[in-house]
Amino acid sequence: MNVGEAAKRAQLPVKTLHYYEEIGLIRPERRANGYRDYDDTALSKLQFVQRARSLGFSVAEVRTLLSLYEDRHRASADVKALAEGHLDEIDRKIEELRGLRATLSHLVDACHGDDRPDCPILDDLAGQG
Amino acid sequence: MNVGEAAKRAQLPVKTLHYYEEIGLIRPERRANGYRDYDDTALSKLQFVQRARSLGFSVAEVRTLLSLYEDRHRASADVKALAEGHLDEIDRKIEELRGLRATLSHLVDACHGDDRPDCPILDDLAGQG
DNA sequence: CCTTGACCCTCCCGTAACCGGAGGGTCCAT
DNA sequence: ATGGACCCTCCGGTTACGGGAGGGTCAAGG
Repeated sequence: MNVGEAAKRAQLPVKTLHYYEEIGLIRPERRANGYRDYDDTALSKLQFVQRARSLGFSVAEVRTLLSLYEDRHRASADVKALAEGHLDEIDRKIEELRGLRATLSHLVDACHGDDRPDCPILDDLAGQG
Repeated sequence: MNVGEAAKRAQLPVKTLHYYEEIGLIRPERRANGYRDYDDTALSKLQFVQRARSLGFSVAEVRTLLSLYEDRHRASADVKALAEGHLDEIDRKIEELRGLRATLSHLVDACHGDDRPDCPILDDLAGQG
């Protein structure tokens, strides 16, 4: 199938399929006219990649996941380790955001937010706090 | 003071000060020998920027915050609105990460993680789930 | 006076994961 | 034959810098 159809079925932009081909992640066949031709295998991989990306795995991680997927003899422990690493990363990010949120939320609450000029948010940023 | 000293006091890499100058965020004076020269005002701004960035404001947002900071007549409501917008953004990201975390955590728990090859994580990514 | 090391300078390329657009070819239906 | 919907490649831009080359400057020590 053409790139447009493959993109639709994988729920990805055409540009993204171009990109995945360029970086050697998923290389479709080519027709005589130069058009990309995605077969069922390629489409499955695209969907695999789309799902992994939507779970927040980086393209580099997805590349590893794909190769693990295609290796019938890998241990599930390898996959689990990668997923756990990603989980830790997510936890780290959540914690960081929560910290930011707490600080910022304090400042926002302290700011009366009317037409007067004094503002604890700016005061804090300026180093008063 | 020289860029190295300013960087140290603002807890920012020298490269970052170069960058901030390049994008017109904070422009230091220049000495006769071409060296950047940060005065107290410039240093204060750097520290302001560093704090705002560490709270997760984008450079574009920081630019606005700086101009609000330097405008003695702005309403605190303007600042509060920007900060609240950022807070919403943070909440959105936290929610998204929590969703990812939940899904991924399920998958990781379901994967026995030994040397056998069957793996619910890959099965799910492949569309079995 | 000279050297040495720690600074400083200006380019310029690379990062992640694409998006947008220009300029031009292809295919299918009317 | 023509129009519109596809498709192609190439190039530049995005965020917020980091790394490094190639080369000037400055202050201290010999």
